[in-house]
Amino acid sequence: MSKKTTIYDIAKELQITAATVSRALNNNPRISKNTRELVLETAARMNYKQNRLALALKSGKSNNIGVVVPYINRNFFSSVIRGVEDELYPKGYHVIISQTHEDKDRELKIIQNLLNAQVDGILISTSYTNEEKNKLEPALKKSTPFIFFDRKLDFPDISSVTIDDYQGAYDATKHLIDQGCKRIAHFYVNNGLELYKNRLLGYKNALLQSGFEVVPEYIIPLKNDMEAGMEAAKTLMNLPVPPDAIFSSTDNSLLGAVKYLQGLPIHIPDDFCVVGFSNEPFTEFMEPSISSVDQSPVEMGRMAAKVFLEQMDSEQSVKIHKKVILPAKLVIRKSSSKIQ
Amino acid sequence: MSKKTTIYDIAKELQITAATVSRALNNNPRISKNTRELVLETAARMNYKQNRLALALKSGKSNNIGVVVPYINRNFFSSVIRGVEDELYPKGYHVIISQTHEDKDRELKIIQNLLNAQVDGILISTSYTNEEKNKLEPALKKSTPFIFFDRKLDFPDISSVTIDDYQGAYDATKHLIDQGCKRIAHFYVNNGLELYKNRLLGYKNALLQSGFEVVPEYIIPLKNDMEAGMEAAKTLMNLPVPPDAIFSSTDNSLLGAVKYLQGLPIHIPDDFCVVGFSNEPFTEFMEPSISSVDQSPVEMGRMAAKVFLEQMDSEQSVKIHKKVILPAKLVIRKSSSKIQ
DNA sequence: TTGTACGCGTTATCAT
DNA sequence: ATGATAACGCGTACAA
Repeated sequence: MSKKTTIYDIAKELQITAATVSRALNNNPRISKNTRELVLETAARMNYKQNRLALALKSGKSNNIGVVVPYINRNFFSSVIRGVEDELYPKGYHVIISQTHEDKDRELKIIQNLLNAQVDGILISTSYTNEEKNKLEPALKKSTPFIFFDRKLDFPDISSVTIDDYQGAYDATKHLIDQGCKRIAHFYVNNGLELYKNRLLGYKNALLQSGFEVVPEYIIPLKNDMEAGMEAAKTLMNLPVPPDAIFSSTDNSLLGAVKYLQGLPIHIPDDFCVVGFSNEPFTEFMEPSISSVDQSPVEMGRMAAKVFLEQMDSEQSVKIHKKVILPAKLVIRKSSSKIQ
Repeated sequence: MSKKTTIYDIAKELQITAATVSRALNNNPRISKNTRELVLETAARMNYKQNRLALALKSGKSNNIGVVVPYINRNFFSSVIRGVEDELYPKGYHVIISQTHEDKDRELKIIQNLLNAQVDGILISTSYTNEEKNKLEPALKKSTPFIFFDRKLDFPDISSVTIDDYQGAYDATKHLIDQGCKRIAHFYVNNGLELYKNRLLGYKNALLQSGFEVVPEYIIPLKNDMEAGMEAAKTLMNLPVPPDAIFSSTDNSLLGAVKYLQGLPIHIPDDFCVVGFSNEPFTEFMEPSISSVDQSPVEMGRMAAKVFLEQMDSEQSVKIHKKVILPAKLVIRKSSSKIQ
């Protein structure tokens, strides 16, 4: 209820200056032991709390960092944020969350907004594609450090933390080949994001390097949701020669496909194998459990935070930029375990 | 790279005062059309952005609000946050996230910290129980509005948004009775949180009001995780007269139970019915799909945000406090659909 | 060791 | 319609 006490209140109480109070509170050596203790005591008694806003304005450091994601309540993103917060909170940072809803105009506004709020850095999983990256460029040219995670853009002087999408896709496809699958289809999210292109590439190269052909009909462009996955599966199974496996670039679309396949007289994994991407929690608990490529999102968040911290430290001297690529780990479950 | 431009820079450029610039930027009527346009133009040209920190210090409003949860990356909490952000971002607020890791000391520190950062309000799902609520009391007595969501404490003058845990539990139990289940067990999370007590109460009353007895052995106290659920199921099934249904106060523990039951020659739902609580995404995709009580987390977040906004508006006049109770909706799926 | 004075960027209250 | 000045709360260079 009562007004917040400031260092001036303490100063008045003790008949000294605010400067002295400030020094006492900040362990400044230029102060007598006596007054320091007196100030500390009085501060505690008057329930003084530092106003971080004033400090921020003065120092130019808000100790806030912005995290920008499409949606918070997707396991992948919330887990990344979990990692970021775990890493940054102990260092005295607060994490400000914003969701773009995959809306690019909104994303740009959010960035401006965070910049206006004087955040010390922005960690972002963008919805922009490399083709449109120039729209984001002016904002990125500020002195505030940016770090891309998962969905990055190719800017030479901006740090990023991603997983090895190519390798993950390659491993998944190779695994299906090793299981004896002969006609492996792929769900390809065609929203222009680089990571889906990399997954497509990993899929193709795994096929080629094992002596398989890349069949265009087996590559289905779609949106990242369950309904699209059902449609895609239907399309595939109506082909003259249907595939006997799917490597999907997302778990959600694969879920739709599995639902569709379970309506057919087809047994997974004996007749048909599937592998997804993201290792969403539900893949573990489905029947059959679904193999998927894990993106270790919490780790990714921690790493993005670490890169940010390094960048802050190096601010004075030369600016450091990093392109961190985390490994993608294939988690093999029942849905692709034909051979015992 | 270049230093941020302030209203003083614009003032100097135009040979006028910062005050005039400020007026032009804020649509203050006390300014000529000419100068306003000139200022706006120059501001745009010089790429001026308002420093919200300075505004915050001056106005005493940071336009940040803190959201405190045990963990961000639990579907329930991330969905609540989703709702909060959806509601508050359009009003110009930024959402600051902190996780307590269910650590009470940490929770208290987080609150102090957010208060120091001058947040305009705190939305919190606490890990404290009503027995320990006095520890939190000093922080709550500040002028900054607090709003509890889901995990609340009983303070008469603090708002809260919860669901009707009692009713949800009652409905779930009644539903099992209607399915013909005769011996319904209950998983009870015994961490002292009020909402679990309410669920237990709903369970008991549903039984009693249908003429069933409450069998103490059928009420298993446990932690909210899968392993505990497996253990609990084992205990139950080793009883002289095992139950034929479980109403669990959490989906996670129920998941463990289902895993255990599936190792037995027992068919769900024909021999055994189960209903969970929270409607976690995986419940929908499991085989069999799991019935669960939905807590409409996004709605809860939106509502908590709305209550906060109302409270802000009413600040000047009389302080408004609200106890909002959202309905709990039982979602019936295969795991409890014995009768066709 | 302590006090004085200023600046961080903004808005609001007086004057003019 | 515009200018001058104070104030928000803090830290710090400089002076004493």
